[in-house]
Amino acid sequence: MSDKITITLPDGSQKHYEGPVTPLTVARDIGERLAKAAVGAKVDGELADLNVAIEKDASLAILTEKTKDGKPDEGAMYLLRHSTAHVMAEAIQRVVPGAMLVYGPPLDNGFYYDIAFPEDRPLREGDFEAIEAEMAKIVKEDRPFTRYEMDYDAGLEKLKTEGSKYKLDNAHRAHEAGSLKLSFYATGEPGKNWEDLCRGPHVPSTGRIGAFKVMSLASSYWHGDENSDRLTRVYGTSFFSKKELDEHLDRLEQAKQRDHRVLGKKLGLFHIDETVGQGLVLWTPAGATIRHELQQFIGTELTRQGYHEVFTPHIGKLDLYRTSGHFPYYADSQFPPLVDREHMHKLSEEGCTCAQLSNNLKVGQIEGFMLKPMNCPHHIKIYDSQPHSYRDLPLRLAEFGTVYRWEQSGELNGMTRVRGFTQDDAHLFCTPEQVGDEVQGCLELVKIIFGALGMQDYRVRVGLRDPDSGKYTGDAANWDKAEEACRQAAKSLGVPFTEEPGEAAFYGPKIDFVVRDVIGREWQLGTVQVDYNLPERFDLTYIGPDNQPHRPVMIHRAPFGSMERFIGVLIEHFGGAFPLWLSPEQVRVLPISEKTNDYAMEIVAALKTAGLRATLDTSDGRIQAKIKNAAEMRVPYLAVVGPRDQENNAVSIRARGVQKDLGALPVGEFVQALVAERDSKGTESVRDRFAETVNV
RNA sequence: GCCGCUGUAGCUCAGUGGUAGAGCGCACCCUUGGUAAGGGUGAGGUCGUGAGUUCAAAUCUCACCAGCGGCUCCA
Repeated sequence: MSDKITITLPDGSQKHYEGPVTPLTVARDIGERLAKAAVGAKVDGELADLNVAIEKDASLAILTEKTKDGKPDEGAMYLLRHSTAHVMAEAIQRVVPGAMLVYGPPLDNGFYYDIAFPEDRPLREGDFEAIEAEMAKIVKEDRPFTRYEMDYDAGLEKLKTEGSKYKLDNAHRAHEAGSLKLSFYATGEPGKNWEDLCRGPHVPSTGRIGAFKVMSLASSYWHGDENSDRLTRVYGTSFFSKKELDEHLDRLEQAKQRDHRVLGKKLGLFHIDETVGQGLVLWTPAGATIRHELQQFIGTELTRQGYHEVFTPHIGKLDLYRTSGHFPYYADSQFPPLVDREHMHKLSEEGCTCAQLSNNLKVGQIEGFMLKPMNCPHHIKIYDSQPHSYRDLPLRLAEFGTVYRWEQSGELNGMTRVRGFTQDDAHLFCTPEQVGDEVQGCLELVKIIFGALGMQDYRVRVGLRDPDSGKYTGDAANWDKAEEACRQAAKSLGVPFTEEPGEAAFYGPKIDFVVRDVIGREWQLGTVQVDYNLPERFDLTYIGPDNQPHRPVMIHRAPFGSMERFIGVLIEHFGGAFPLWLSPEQVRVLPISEKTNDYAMEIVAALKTAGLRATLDTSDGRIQAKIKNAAEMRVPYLAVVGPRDQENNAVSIRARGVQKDLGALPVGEFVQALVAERDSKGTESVRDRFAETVNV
């Protein structure tokens, strides 16, 4: 290795040095202002401290708070958040002596630190103020983040004397990953100030942390293992400036207003009642309207694609699920079985224990029924009720089937995670040769639906089996075939997708459509799953051209996933402002005063005759107030009618999102325009008629 | 299920160990007003449920129920 070092900067220019050099030195050579603004560096694409010694030729980028185009620099934010996590950890250890640090990484919008608190002194939200006060002190002291390294053994000794088994474990892991040395970061002077075992890198000093906030508490598990130690996860966030922090908090507040649980209440779309039960959605008239429209829409598509609609009951015998493999292996995630009267009596009167009952159910000595956790077994029995020729395939059976699953109470969430939900389900029975085309057809359907609703922001996940897990059924050759079919279908979709081992269903690989909610959580919506397993278990056959029985392949698919989750996500997608065809209330007629109430009623009647969902506001308020109320309910169109309109047999129109009167239209034209917009699902728009006034 | 937080009027939220509040909404009255809140009056609450401490509990303690954030899980 030569002593001379060449540093290549992002613009391609090069600087030459006689020996090892730090990014800070290079920054100084470029300009004192850059050196001052620098918060970190990227050396050969890796984040690094400003004062790390670069010992060989490398590319170097000096990171400042913002990139050239004025956006926050991702790398700089990473360093900032990571550094703030250290400051928070120091502050927490001051507030709660004996707190043992575990792990504190940066996140997309902040950071957290997992910490084990003494049993008699858990952290509470009431501690946040004190923590933030301590953090403010540390930031004010502007102490440098100082890195130093120790040999593994010496470092281990040091950690042992400090007594945190978690940090020791971190050290072991670093060692196993190939680190010969352990690095520590002191917030200030090593040996004198607070320090932490840490890979780094960090911003130069605590003073660079412009604004921070301790956000929330959660529990977590050590190594994410629920049988391991429980830790407390403290979330925080930080920015280079107070302004950015305020903007961030403001965004969170805005997102809250879009939350489907907030909008659902405000717009009266659904209700969950604790007397009915956790996770059981009650669809109110407005929400039911949206659901009905969506079901109509998809029903039309299904007919077009050769599906047959079926209906099946909400329960099935335990034996059905023994055959499918869902009972007893998934008993924990299902509602308890329904048992006949005789056995219920035994349970209450003869002192038969629940354990005995449960055991008898398992081994099949008692028969009972189960609320269906999925629709497939029922559909399979429909398939199996007749012999099938290869000429009949594919057979596509569709149903809006309601299923029940015992989700953990802490997992329930509005409409997006519930215990009873309706899948827009279908099962396709086909020959092995047809799998590819059928999967592809299913994906097309999802694409049509997402397209019609303007949902572009989704990702596609191809769920493959985890080679290290035994939870999967079926033979490896079939799995390979099915996985390849999914991969090919996903490719043909023309959108980016990721392959994720371990995400497959227990019976086969799948393709999922995943979207994010307003607070960034991911939800799986549409899904297409290939299944070689259930046809085997139920011994399904079709007669092939060779006049011999053959095993069909099943495809499970639900483009929405479930009506509950999909509409929950849809509420947030539209922020409650649904397109006309989905709006529970499509147009509201607002008389200027009581004098035009009668005329307004005529308008409502005309709208209703055209099949539009129209309402009338005869409340005793001024037109301004009526408009405000309608706007808050996100009504797409308002028809204001006063004496002037009555004279012309017209209505004055106001559209959602437009802050003014669009002008008047003759009643007939208005009705027609609304119908056109509704039936075109928004490709035509009433607003377009006013293009000049609206500046569209 | 786990940790923390929360639970007061239909909704959003104040509140103190000593007889329960506001705004919005609702009802009624006045107002009849042309594009995002006209005025007045009134009704409405076992302060999540159950125990405990206390002369006294909505307030303090415990248990339970439910919601929220995260973790774990998700056929």
